[in-house]
Amino acid sequence: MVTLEDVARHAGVSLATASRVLNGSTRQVGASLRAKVELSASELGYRTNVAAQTLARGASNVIGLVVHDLIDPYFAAIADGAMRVAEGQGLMVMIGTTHRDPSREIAYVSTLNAQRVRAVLLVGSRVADPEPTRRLREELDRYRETGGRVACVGQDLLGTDTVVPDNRAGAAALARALAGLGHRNFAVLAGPDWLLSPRDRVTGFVGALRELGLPEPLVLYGSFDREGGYAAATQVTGVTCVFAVTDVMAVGALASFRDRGIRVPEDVSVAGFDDIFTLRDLVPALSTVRLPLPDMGVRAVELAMDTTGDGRAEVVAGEVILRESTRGLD
Amino acid sequence: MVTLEDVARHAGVSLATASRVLNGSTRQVGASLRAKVELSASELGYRTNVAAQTLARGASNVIGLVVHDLIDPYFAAIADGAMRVAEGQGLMVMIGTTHRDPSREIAYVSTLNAQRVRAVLLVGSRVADPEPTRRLREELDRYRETGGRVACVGQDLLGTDTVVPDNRAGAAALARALAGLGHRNFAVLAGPDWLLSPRDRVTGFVGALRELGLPEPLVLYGSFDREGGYAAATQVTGVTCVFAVTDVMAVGALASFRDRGIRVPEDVSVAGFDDIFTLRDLVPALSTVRLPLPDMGVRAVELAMDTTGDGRAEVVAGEVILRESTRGLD
DNA sequence: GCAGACTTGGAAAACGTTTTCCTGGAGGTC
DNA sequence: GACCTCCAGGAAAACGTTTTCCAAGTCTGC
Repeated sequence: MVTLEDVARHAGVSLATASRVLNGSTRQVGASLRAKVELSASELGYRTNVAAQTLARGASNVIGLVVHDLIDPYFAAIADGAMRVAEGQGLMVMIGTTHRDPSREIAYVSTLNAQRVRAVLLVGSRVADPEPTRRLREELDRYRETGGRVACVGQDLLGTDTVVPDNRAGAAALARALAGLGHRNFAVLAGPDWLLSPRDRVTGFVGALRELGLPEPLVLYGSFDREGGYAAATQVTGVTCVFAVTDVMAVGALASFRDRGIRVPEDVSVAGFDDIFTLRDLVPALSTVRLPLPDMGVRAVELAMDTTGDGRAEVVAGEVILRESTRGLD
Repeated sequence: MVTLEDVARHAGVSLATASRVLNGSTRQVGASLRAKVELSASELGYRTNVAAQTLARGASNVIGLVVHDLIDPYFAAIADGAMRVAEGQGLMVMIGTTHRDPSREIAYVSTLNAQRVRAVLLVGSRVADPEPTRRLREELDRYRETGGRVACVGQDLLGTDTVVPDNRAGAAALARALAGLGHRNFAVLAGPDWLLSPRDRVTGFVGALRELGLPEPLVLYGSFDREGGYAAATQVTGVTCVFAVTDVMAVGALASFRDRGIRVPEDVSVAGFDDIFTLRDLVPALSTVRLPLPDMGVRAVELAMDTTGDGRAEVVAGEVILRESTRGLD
């Protein structure tokens, strides 16, 4: 293992000079010494020991990213956006997946704190239970006290910079659009009640229907994935339109209807939420509420790295997009 | 920032004892001192400084994962498998995405070497050009000389432990299965020629057709994604069956045919490769060659962490799965 | 030529751990 | 009771950088 000292000795200069040449200091180094050091470094195959560098500098070049599930294209899209900016700024990204377990989220923050990462990004819905949220916040505060930066994508519950998708307003707008097509009887395929994002979407959707004076929709709970959508959809009956709180759940619903011989959109309309890129070739094309997922990831990194503020909340609106999976009743 | 020394002083013990209590040593510490240290640590909110720990220990608890593209479900699936094992072994995962640029791959290996990660996983097709492969190998060798472990998923070209999907045999088996359905005139939607995986799949497919004495297929090149599949498919004419070297490209082909009013499978059969989980609700359901993606990620981590061997190649076979997108000609 | 202001290079003190020795005492054996 | 072995605890030397001082030039302006 070749160290900076080896390089310095080989080049006949001091440790300080070698350090200044190789690891970007503000100080100038004379051209001839600089050349000697660079030559030695490449001859010996020197690689900076980042652990030592981090220790000496007191700051690392890593950011931590905590998501629920990498296979879920929702998180993959946000992570992709985040990673692109990070790369642009010379940062490495350390990823943890919680599989929706709040205690794993807390454990990851603790681990990332130990790693002294520059910033941690918490992506994904908060939970309804205040207890894990309180403990998470405690852990985050400990991290932030020592200069750590935090940004979230989700609900603004942690006192950090947050990118907040406007789930409620998006779902409400979708409800109005669907009502505009003439639908009056709805079913909502809701995610688990203890997750805030699906809950907000349900609230927004139901609230809008109420304001329009339409009948209460049938609300069916299921897990927050394709299977949950499938299972919930099997219980749907007597409605003309189904809102799944997630595109991924909507895919399950579509499959369920297909298996039952129910045609979409002829027999029932289906809409989702998120506008997942990978699903844009679905037949019929899914009506949904578009969220600018990669941008949200980008924004989160930018907020985290911008030390001029804190606790900012940036609301991002969803855009209703009606495609083939919903049709008008006339 | 509270250090181990603070904890030791607060507990009235030496640094050594505090270290032994808090960071898992083999040495015993008396119960009363142990309790004091643990109490102090939690009262002060101590968090290990991993950089210092890594420096002192000379080994980190991080593994590096380099993939082409996180949004591509192929890589997401492998990464997911890898992350699950890593978590189980208390390892953090650092991810880099190359977007298929070989030089970025090399740069990442260098960076991960600097981080002194325990192991590097290189996931994704190698390229045909030997030059970047040579430089990558050089960089890997430098890393391995100092004790770094490497595992790849893809072609066995780097002298490392490798999980090798049998692209050629899988594609050949698919060709035979499709010929068995009565197809004689094929088109192949090939990925870029400079990537080895798509190339192997084309070779295997074409070779099998030749062995069967069938006419040469029409080979159309396109980019390695949905758009590439779409574009290539627009040029398809006069065949009864299309093989896209990737499920993702097959999705593009399906969309293209739909836009042109060509029915699948009535007018033309379509098959892909990979069996991407997220795409299993496609209509029509895609015939494909299944690769056990998450398992491949798991295996790669296991190989990397198993220091009893090196340079091992583990071939994983693909399984032909015929679904609705292909039909027999009778 | 000379005082002052920059510049360039080096010595050495951090940074926060782990781990190797030491030391002293407790327990066992004859 | 003397000897040996074992074990818990501590002092201090790593680990590989960065960075703060210092010293010694080299300019600039007069």
